[in-house]
Amino acid sequence: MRDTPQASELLAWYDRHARDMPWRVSPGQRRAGQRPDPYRVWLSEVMLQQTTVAAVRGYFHRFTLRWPTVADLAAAEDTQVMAEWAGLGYYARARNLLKCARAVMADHGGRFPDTRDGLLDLPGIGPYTAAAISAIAFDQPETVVDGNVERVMARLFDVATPLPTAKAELTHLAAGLTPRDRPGDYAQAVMDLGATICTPRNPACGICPWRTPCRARAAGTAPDLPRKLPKKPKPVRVGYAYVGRRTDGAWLLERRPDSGLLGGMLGWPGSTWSEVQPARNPPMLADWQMLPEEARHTFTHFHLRLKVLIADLPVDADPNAGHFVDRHAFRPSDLPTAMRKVFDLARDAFTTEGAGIGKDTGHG
DNA sequence: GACACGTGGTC
DNA sequence: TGACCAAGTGT
Repeated sequence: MRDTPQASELLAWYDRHARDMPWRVSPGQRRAGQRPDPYRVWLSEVMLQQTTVAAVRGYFHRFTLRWPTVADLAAAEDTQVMAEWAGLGYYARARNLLKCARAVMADHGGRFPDTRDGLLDLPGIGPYTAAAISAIAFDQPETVVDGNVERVMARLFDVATPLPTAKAELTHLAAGLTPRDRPGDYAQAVMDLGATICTPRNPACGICPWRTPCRARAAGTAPDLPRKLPKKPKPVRVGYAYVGRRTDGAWLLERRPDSGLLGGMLGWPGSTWSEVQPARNPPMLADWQMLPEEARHTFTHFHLRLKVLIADLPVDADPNAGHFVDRHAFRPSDLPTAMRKVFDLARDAFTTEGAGIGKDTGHG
């Protein structure tokens, strides 16, 4: 099949407007025969899942500085990788990242498969990421379909069917445009178009390289596409979090189970989080003081309000939950954001207490 | 197909 | 302040 005029038009636009990203090889560099490092393409694609480019940049820089190759990453300690991922969210990605790196070393001789099907077998690599790595790193004519591509196709072909029902149709339409020439650049071009021109709100149709063929623009429906099924409301869950500080400055932390919310991450001991107030369950007997302010955080599917309790603990403390982390070994940046918010409140309280301010002395 | 799974930016 | 949104995958 011949490549479409739309594909050529978009590639011409990409040659002029490709965004600069540390994992990317520019169109000019590609012409000079340069290919991106599959390890960096894979790492960036996993980090970019449901995440913005701005949020990923710093993490990508730190990961590649610390683990320059897939062999380095495969040899890393789990806790080190989880700590480096802290704050980026969707922590199953980090756990699968390690599994994938180790599978590449153990089963593929340290090289990433270059086909979509080969990549699909690896942990954390689904239909989107398999197509993206295959296209971008190996220039295979695979069709990438992410949220950007769905939006661009829904508008280009004026598809009124709501997502996720429309997914199969949009994938088919996208496949019909994927060129045999420069599929890697093309994949990035459609996503760049969606990220910079064909945006969810206020699309810049006037400067779009596809403004002429775009049916939604002609129909005036572009800003309303793609349609989406209404979302469920988020319930509020509540719970307790206990921030204990030993006299020598060590903090009482706990490693969360590998599965489930914030799986594998460091956190504060505490209650379960539920829609009804759970029972208090301090990790040890102590003079726990509840802070006046709650830690608030919103996850994908619920709002969380945590009551924070703090206490000074003796040097011979023997808690029934968690373990002490030396004050020099503890970095708040190793915590997922919800837990870091708890720490921020507790740290302020410990500080004002030390200064003799705000402490409930029981005399007053 | 439905749901669990994070976070920070934007309006 | 709150709802929506972003380069999805696993179960």
